[in-house]
Amino acid sequence: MSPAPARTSSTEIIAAGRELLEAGGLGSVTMQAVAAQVGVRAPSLYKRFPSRDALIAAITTATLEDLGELLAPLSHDPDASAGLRELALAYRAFAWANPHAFELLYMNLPLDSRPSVEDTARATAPVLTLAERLVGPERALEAARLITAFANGFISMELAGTFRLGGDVERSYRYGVDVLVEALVNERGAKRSR
Amino acid sequence: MSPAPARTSSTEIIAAGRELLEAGGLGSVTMQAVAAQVGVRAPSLYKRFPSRDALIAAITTATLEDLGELLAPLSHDPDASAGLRELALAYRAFAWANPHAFELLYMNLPLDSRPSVEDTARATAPVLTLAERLVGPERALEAARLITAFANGFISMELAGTFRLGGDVERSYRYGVDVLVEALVNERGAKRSR
DNA sequence: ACCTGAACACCGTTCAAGT
DNA sequence: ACCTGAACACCGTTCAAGT
Repeated sequence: MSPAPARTSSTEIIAAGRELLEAGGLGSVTMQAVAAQVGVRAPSLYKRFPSRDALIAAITTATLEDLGELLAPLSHDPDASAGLRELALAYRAFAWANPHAFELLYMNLPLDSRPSVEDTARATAPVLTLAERLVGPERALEAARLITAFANGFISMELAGTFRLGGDVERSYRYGVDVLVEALVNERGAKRSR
Repeated sequence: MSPAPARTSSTEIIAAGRELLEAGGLGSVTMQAVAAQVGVRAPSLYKRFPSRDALIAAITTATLEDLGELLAPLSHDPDASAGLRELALAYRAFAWANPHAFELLYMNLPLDSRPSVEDTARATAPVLTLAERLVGPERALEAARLITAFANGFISMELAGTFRLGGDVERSYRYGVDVLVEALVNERGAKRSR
């Protein structure tokens, strides 16, 4: 008779999914495991998320929000060059703290599993802000892509275990960031040579 | 009585897997689909590959070999700087020609699905060779990681559809490569400034 | 020596039936 | 209004039985 009260919530489901993700990778985020974690059966999840892909998208968006909150303050550094270096290090630290969630951000997922353009833009705004202060509005987008691509590539290779030739990996990252930021500073205002 | 002759082969199975991979992504490389493609049933595949992961690893290794053959000649360019730029463009072209196979190369796969260290090293040797000629043996590894990380990050973001802020993406790539190579050349021999 | 059907334990997803 | 068991169509994988 009395309509059944909700026994869980979207936020609780997302939180459970994130826990499972970090604990065992994307493959262990099954509808059944998530449901068990929040105390219901798998079919009940479909009341809040139309598909597993939609749940993964929600997890990705939540991760993106955390990342945005972490990076935002760094864009206010009065020294744009130092701010960009700090941001690159904070980005890497975030990835190491949440490796599986980080993978989700740049993974080639089905369209339904991707965060919205707005959410992505909000999280990456600090990079664009600092890039613009460093090289001016005209080159800002290309500069931001340069540094983002390097950081993403480097970190994802690290996480995937691709760097197997030894050496100090952390040092390589700092080296890369330093070279990039210096190169961008030197480009400022100067005519491109080619 | 007469022992049954083989109706397929490892190389045929790998080729079928690569076709399915490019046609529909990793998810469509199922044991059943691969088996159907070569004219047997799924259980027969286990005669040549102990698991699906092992088959994926074989596909990845085959891709890596193709990539190595494509890049190797470029390492002989008398102008190391030009060679490195050409190599970066060839690398991107390869990725666009085989997007799903390319993803496999830097994807965080189960250990059983990863190509061996030797195969990886052979395919990436040209980058290391050119980097060494550009910045000397001491900085070669860091320089190679810098350019590889940028290229991988940029291309994987492209393929994943992350660049949604407009602009000329190909131009951004060339810009990035040029800035990197120039920066590395300027670093040559010069004491690091920090 | 290789191939197969049948079976098993898992998925995501749907839906009628319960409260 | 929410939750559930049962069912369906798929997976990867195993294995006894066929040739």
